[in-house]
Amino acid sequence: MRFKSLKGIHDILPPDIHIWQHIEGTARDVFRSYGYREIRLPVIESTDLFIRSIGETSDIVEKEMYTFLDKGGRSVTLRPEGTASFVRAYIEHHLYNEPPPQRYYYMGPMFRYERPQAGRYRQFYQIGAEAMGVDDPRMDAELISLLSEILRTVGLEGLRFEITSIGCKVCRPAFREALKGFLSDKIGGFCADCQRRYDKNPLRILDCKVPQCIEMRKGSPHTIEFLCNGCREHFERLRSYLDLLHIPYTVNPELVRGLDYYTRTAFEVTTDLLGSQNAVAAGGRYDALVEEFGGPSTPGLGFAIGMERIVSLLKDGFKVAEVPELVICFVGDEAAERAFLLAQELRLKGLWVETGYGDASLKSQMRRANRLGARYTIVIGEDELRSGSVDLKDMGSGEKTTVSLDAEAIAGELRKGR
RNA sequence: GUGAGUGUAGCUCAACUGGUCAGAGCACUGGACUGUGGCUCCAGGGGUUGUGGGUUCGAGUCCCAUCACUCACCCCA
Repeated sequence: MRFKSLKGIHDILPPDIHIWQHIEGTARDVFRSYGYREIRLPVIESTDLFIRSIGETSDIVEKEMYTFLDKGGRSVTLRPEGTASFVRAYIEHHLYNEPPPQRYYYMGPMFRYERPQAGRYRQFYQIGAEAMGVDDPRMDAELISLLSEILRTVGLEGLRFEITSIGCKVCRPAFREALKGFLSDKIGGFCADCQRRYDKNPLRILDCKVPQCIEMRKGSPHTIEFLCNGCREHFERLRSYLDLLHIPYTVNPELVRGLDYYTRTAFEVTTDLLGSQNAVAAGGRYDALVEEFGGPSTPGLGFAIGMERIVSLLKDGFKVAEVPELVICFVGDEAAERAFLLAQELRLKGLWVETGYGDASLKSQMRRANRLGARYTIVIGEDELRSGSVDLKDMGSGEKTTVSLDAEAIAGELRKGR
């Protein structure tokens, strides 16, 4: 084998592709009822865009970006997530001039240069949604219900919704100081990573999975205890709306997001059926990002669903093998030509029809039809050419029905049998 | 970036402590059944055992390197 796909980058083939199409199709349907429209964004952007939005000290920017120089010497990056591109486009095309909320969705590949493992790839796919222009927590609740509805319709159950509020520019500094104060005298007992996080991004210590760190941080302050009045009210109203919509959730005050642009609402959907990569979707609010990017001060929020993670959850018990309606077998050159033409005529009527191309024996043609799972077969030979009729064989029951050797008649009979 | 495991036909796997060990099943092709699939039986094609070195009379089997894949950590979708 001469060439292989790159590490962590995979082909998606049948039968898996049917699951992907199922997910994408149902997501589109649900998006439609919530008023979301599709937007297609480039997979490559200026590197600065991601640095500015995701955060210079985030892991994504520090070590996971596919960044290179183009022929003009510009630093460009394969998108590691969708929101940055979306906000760029939102401002670039003045989408804020549409009546709010402006709601968009997208689906496509993201790229992160990480060591691959179960549920984690270098090219992975997300379905993302963004809702702009409304800061009312009803929007947050609506977005979360949209997410919940997509996951439910797609066929997933037993997922956990965890939410929290991480505050805003007003309340976060106070929390940060309180947290550092709490940790200051015991930070030496934490893992090396946490000691590093203490200065860089102390909030991340709350997310550490090392048992000793989990133990030592017990009793630490939480963001939700430090929310300013505005943020607290926002969070409380969000919770009441989620209750109103009957969306079950738990408040996880230790939830931390990996991207710096989030404010207030942050949420994550997890499962324990997936091993260590347990997040299937996540999102939150980013009320400052548009303005930071030079647009008018505009609140926004969104989520992203990890496609391959829900594909693998759906994999068991998902069988939608598509099979041909009819396989046309033939014996002899004249019959071969008739079969070739008949296949064409039936395909123009929208049927999936297969026929043979070489001079395989009838037996092997039939074997192939069986292998393909064809619903029906016909055999064209000298007799059929002479009589102008064929036996339509039901491959399930073995029963034969005589019909005239004519596309119209055969199509009619096939449709009847469905 | 760190750590561990695995690499034998298209797929799933055999081959005791190094000595006909290069095999089986599935799949594929053909036949038994001159023009009708699924079951059974028979036959056939297909591998320089990831790659490169080394030890040995002799290496899928041991050693080193390298590459790939997998899993975990980190982090995330």
